Amino acid sequence: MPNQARPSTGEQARQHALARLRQAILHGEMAPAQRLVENELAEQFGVTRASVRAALIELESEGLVERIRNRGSRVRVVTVEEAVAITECRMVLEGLCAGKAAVEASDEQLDQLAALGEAMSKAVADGEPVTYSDLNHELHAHIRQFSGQQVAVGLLERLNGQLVRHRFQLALRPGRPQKSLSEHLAMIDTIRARDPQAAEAAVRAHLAGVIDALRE
Amino acid sequence: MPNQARPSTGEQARQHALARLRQAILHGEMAPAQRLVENELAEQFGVTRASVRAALIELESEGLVERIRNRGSRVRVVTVEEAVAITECRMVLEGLCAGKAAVEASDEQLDQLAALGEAMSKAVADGEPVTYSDLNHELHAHIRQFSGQQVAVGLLERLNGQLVRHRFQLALRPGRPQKSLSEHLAMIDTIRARDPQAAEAAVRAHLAGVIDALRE
DNA sequence: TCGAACAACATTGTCAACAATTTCGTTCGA
DNA sequence: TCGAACGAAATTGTTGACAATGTTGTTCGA
Repeated sequence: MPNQARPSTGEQARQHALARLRQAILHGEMAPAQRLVENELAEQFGVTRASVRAALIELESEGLVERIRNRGSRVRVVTVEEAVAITECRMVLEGLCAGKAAVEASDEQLDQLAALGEAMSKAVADGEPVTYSDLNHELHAHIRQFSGQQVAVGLLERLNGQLVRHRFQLALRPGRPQKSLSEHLAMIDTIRARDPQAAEAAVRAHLAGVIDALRE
Repeated sequence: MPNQARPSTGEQARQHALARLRQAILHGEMAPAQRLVENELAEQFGVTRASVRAALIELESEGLVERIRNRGSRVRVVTVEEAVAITECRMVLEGLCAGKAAVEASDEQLDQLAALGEAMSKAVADGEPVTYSDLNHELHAHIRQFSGQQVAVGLLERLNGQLVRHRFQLALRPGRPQKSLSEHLAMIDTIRARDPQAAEAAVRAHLAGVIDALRE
């Protein structure tokens, strides 16, 4: 792995280490269950061990890293059962957000959702699962954002961080995009119709489908 | 404040500091918005500053303290708006738990809920709001626990930690226990009837009531 | 008297060294 | 040959000191 660290700035070292490490885990550069030795990371990022340590503590409470006393840190592996439990929480929280978004969103924002829906339809028609997966993620992020529910947004972003690895597997499954597309379009339609209850139901139906898919 | 620190164990200092500090905040020993100076806390708890620092970083991501670069830490103050937003999240997450508890709980556990319900009725009849508040808290904790949904439990415990100060105010409001009691009994009944949808609805109705009360 | 530059102070951020703990390989004995 | 005790290496936990940053009180000039 290349030493991409800055020339040892000395300024805001911890934040630098935190950002780099989080990105590395989220982008899958670190293998699951890989050991995270403080000294190695410190050298790799060009900061001191104390900064790495602080970053690891923070990542632990984000659920990305697992720390055991006197034993060290590992990239946390999320089992399928945990992924299901996490998605159940996403289900109700995103349902809350969708309901609020149906009420709170501006007309311009609703147009953005419509545009996203068309882009997703096109991606599926063109058979581009990666593009579709990106748009999918973007759609959910937009709905969260439009809800204005900052607490829920915070919780959801944390939960999503723990699912990076599972999301990949799901997107590439054959036939999956077709099924999920109609669910997504239903979410968009109900929000645009400014119907909170229907929007919540649509989001929950969609994520219930994701849970089924996770279980294979 | 008495120096309740151990005679400087040297072992697991950070965990000690973390526990003491969290307890102090949760028990209201620290005034809202009080400054938390690392040196003072270190001396108070009989640990080094690094341990206090680690504890503060962890408490920050729990939402109990607020940290600003080069400016220090404060006990985080939760505005009424935030308390409402937090309770909205609690509403959907506890709804999820109640639905699962209605399916997963054992018969013995359902009996525990029934017993709690009777105790709560008695506390209201006897006009003991503090006892009632404790039982209230206990009931919610039991339902969470019986759901077996560890992820939701984790999120809820964190959210509840941020509400300590608001909970007090709510419990002592005249007339509040009477209204909330019937809602709680409905929650218990629907779970004992093993009706997930009704249980979820009952919990959400109850917490919607709490939100109304929070808004005064 | 009021405002701005300045300096002293308080506090956090960073660092390198030391102590404690765990892990793993080795040796000794049955 | 197998198992347990032992010891060395690796790694984390802790400590005190130093550097960077923000804050506050003071002085000088208009």
